[in-house]
Formats: sequence, structure tokens, C-alpha cells
Amino acid sequence: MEKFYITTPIYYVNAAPHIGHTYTTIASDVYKRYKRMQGFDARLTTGTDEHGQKIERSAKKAGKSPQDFTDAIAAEFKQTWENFQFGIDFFQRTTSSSHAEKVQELYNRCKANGYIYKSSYTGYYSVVQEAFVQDAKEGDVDPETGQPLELVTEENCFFKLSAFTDKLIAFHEENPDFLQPETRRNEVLAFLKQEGGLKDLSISRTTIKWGIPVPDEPDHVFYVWFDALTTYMSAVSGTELWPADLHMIGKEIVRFHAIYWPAFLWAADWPLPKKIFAHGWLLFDNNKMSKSRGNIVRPEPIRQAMGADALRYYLLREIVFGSDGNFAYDALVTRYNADLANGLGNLASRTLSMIHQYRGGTVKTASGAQTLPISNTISAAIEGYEKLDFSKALESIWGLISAADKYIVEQAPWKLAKDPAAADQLDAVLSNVYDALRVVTVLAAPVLPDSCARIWKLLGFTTPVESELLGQLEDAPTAETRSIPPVEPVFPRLDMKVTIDKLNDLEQQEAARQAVILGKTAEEPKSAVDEGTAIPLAPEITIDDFVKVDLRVGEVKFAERVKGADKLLHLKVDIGEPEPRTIVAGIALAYAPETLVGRKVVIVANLAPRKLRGLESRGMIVAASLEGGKPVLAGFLEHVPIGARLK
RNA sequence: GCCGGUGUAGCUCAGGUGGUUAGAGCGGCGGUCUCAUAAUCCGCAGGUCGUAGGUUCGAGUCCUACCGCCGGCACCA
Repeated sequence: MEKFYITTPIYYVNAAPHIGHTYTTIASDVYKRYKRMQGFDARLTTGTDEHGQKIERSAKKAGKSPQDFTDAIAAEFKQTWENFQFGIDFFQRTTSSSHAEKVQELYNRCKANGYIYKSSYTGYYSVVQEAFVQDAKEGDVDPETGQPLELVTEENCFFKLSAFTDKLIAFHEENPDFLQPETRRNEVLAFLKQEGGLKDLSISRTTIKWGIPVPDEPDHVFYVWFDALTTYMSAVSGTELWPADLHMIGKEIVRFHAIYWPAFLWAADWPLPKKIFAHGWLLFDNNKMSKSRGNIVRPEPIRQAMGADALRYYLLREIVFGSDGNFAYDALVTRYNADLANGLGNLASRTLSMIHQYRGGTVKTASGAQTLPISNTISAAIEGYEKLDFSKALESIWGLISAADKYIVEQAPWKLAKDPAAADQLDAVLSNVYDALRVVTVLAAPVLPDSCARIWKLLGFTTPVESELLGQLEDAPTAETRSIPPVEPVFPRLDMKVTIDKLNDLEQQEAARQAVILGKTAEEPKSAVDEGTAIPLAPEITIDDFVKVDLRVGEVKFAERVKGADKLLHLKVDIGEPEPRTIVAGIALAYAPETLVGRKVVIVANLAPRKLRGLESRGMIVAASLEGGKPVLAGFLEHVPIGARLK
């Protein structure tokens, strides 16, 4: 049997499983089930990414050792995926010894081939982002979070990524199917074709302890890239599964998979994966999900209230795979009732009931020519699955359900049943509908494994539905009389309000339960920053250090957008000097220029001038920085004179 | 600012290479059947296909400009 190896990303254990993780894993699981039904020996790897400074810190905050902390979260992921009955063959943790060996092997091979060198690097480092901030200067803050930077000189191991720029461009141009959807490939090519090409990549750290040691470099541990990506191989060490046939990822990690990863593998003389598919994000009320917004949705409550299949179906039917999509509880319940309860569930129920009532629970199979669009549905559904166009596959399957419902009304078996002369006709109708239901059940099985297994039994089959082969689906079973068991409902209708209330209740309980595992108190309000990564305090300073900073009250006299930049405002601020100062501030997303004129602000008056977009900025506006959010200017409740110093 | 994508009925979206009255699902309204999970089936939505031009005998479908939204890059002190 030909193998087909699929991977999900490995999930960072800084957070408990949420619906975004679940989405990727569901899609991977569905594809795996589909491939199995195509006759492949399909395998699926997932896992957890457990190293790094953030984890060290979160563990400390939770009062645990990194090992205990990651054990707990990894177990949480594992349990959640087990609850969902995903067909996971390999669950790899980056803290496992088999993984460390593979990472070191990758390194050794790259080094032997001349792609590793050591170099010291001095720069401003953001602890929160675990990354150097390029071109930062003294006094700068983390651009993402506004948190202080540390000046760090570090000896790092570098990977010669720059050597692969041209090869990567050629590769992506010659292999348009390697990275899908198309729009992601365009972005990668645009990135690769940047002036100057790719820069070498720092792959080790001496500032972190919680990581895999670099061979021959006692003070170094591997930084995220070599560590995380290699999981796809280490998970299947000792098998013939590598190279992967499909890396399923979210669009936020495209660059690592489509640029870094092929380069590493080339450098190590290892084969590349066959395909990368990047799906979109789940939005919640059209906003990105984030902890600070408090709109994280967890999978477990949905599973408990509605079943795993309901979530699987909703996510893959409602959202075009590859695009961003909105997630909403009411849409979930609506989809469930319309398509699963009224559609598939009801068709099964009415069909099987008639077979019981009119024919004592036996149906004659393969009665004659197809009168329903079975053949077209099969090919359309398979084509959709193959291209990971799940919504299209489901749409075509549900088209057959619809056709069957219509056919039943047209043929009115309940009338035929009253006419002894129409007995053959009734047999044919029941047989046709039964066969359509059989096809639907098999085709939908990758998405609805649990429900379809139940329907399959109700149809009188004793072998598992997942062992059916899609390639043989169109061949009707040999003519026989099949008896079916008593009818049971598969998708009971759900009351909208009751269900949503239940979902909300369970969600609250689940959030509280997860908070405990993450070492947080449940009541802890959402703070400005991610609770797991509270801003570490900057190093202690003396009063003498502080007085070096000259903070002044100023009034904005003039404000306009800086041409060619969407975050910058050009301000003129009066702090009592003869001329108002020019200050360029990155607050354009948060404040319209006209709303600022006349406003009192706090500025750092003795900051070294800096040129930004051609304007010399003499000072810096003081503002609160929020994670992923917009800056908020400091201000005063009482009247203050222009030029007053803050101490 | 550059690059890519996108803007079609209340909502979610289909509409290869331009061609009769622009489609589906959901919701809503009316009706029907009774096998079925108050399910099914039928009918009803009069939408300037973002805006303005252009090419064409003819454009939602091609071109240009502009506007809105999304993303990538630049940018953020």
C-alpha cells in the first residue's frame, strides 16, 4: 500500500487547545481519512512545541518546572485530540529524546555541508518575542508589544539561508503546487525577491536554557527553527514515511515552512515535503481571536454539547478552506439543524422507516439504473476532497441528499404502498434512495466519521464504513436483499437558545479549568498583555538614571499623516521652546491627526533625534502600548502648563 | 507607499476562455404532502453585480482610474 504522510503544525504549549488548533487538526484528520478511503496507508503526525524562554517563564509563573508545565499542557492537547477521536498516529513532543537526536542530526549534516557558521551578534533583544529587533537603537521598545528591549551580545550559530535565495525562487516558480493556495505562494515569491535576498538565520541561543543542546557548543541551545520544524521528521524516525506528502499549516507560519524548511532540508541533503497547504484564520465576530479580546473559543464545550461531527462539518462546510472565515455559535447550530438534522439525519430516518413499514425491514439492492445523480456526486466529491476544497466536496454530497428528498416526494412511496400493482415500482424507489444514502454515507465519512459509522450500521452493514474504498463506490453492491436494524435518530434537532446557553456555560467551565492547568486563577481579568507572558520588569535603575530622562508636557500644534507610511504621524509639539518641535510618532492607526491638535501630551524631550521617513523626529511621545492593540497617549486630568517637567 | 486578493439578493457565497430574463444555501413569507427529526417538497427575494470611465455588436466576466475591506512587504522608538 502506498503511504501518505500528513502533518499538522506542532502546537505551542503556551496556551491550551483552542478552536484554531482544532480546525487545523480536523482538516488534517479529514484528509487522512479521505486518503485511507482512496487506498493509501495514510498517517498523521501532530505534537507540541515545548521549548523557549516563554515556556520557561510561563512555567515559573505557574509555579512549576518547565518539564512539569509542558507535561501538563502536552497531556491536555493529547487528551483533547483523543476526545475528538482524531486518527493521530504520531504525537511528537519537542522535549522527547528522539526529537533531540534528529535536530542534532540535521545540524550536523548542515554543518558538514558548510551551511553553519558562528558569529557574534550584538543587538536589542525582545524577551517576549524571543527575537532580536533589527536596527533597534537605545531606548527603543518592542515594536509589537511596546515592551523594553535588552541590549544583548550573543554568540550565535547561523544558518546560511542567504545561499538559497535563488534556488528557492526557482523552486517555487517551477512547482506552483508545492505551496497552496496560490495567494500564499505569491507572497512567498514577493518576499524572496526582496532587494538583497534572504538574510542568514540565527539558529541558536545562549540566553535560553530550556532547549536542545547544540552539538559541540556547550552554551548553545537550538532556537525555534531547527527545533520545531524537524518534528515532522523526528516523529517518524525509523519509518519510511519521510518525506511528508502534506504539511497542513495556518497562514501565519507560511514563511517558515515554504522558505526556511526547504532550505534546511537542501542543506542537509534530505528530501523535501511534497506539498504545503496553508488555511486561513477563524475570525470571531469578524475579529481575530486573541486572549486580550477574550474571544477564544474552545473545542471541548462544542464537542460535549453537539458532538465532534457537528464541529467538523460546520468548519469545513461553512468556510472555504484556505480563506479566513467567521466562527459563530448561532451559525454552528443553524448549520447543524439545516444540514445534519433536516438533511442527512432526516433522509436516513424517512428512508429506513419506509423500508421497515412497507417491506418489513428488508431492501433489495441494485435494482436498476441510477435515477439519482450518484455518479456525478461521487466524482465531484472526490475532486473536492483531493484539492482540499472541503466545502465544495460537502456541497456536492448534500446535493445528492437534496435530490433524494425531492425524488421521494415525486415518487410518493406512501401512495405506491397502497397499490398492490405498484409493488415493483416501490421496491425500485426504496432501492434507489437506499443506494443514494449508502453513497452519501461513504462520501461523508471522512468529515462525519462517528455519525456515518452509525448510519452505516443502520443501513445494515457490518463492516466499518471507513474500510470502504471510494474508487469502488460507484459499483452498486451485488443484487441481494439486505435487512436493516431498527431506526435510530442520528442528529436530533437542537433548540437554538438552549444549545447556545449550554455552549456558553460549558465554555466558562472549560476556560476556568484550563486556567488552572496554565497556572492562572480563573477570575484573573484579561490584562493588557497576554497573561502567560507578563511583561518582565526592566533592570532596576537609580534616581540618577531616571533624571536623565527629560519628560515634558507639550501641546500638539499641528498634526498630519506622513506620506508613504501608514503608522506615522508628523506632529509639531510646543513644549515652551521658541519653535514647536517636530516629532514623528507611530500612532496614526490609533489617532486621526485632527483630533490631536490642541491636546496635551507627554514627550521624551532629550531623546537623540532620529530620522524617520525623511523627517527628523526630535523626541518621542509617551503612550501605553497594548499587545496587538493600538497605542494610547498619556494625558492629564488636571490643567498643566506647557513645558512642565515630569518627575 | 509598493505587491497580491477582494467588493454580486437581509446573511454566507457560486458565477473557466465576455453572449438570451444574474444563480445557490440560510433566514423570512405563502402553499403542499404525510414516509420522516413541527422534517420534506413547491412558489415568492424584483439585487444600479463597490464607483466612474473605456474596449466590444454585446461585460458581473476584459482594460484604466478611484473608493472600501483583507493580507504580504516597507514602516513604528
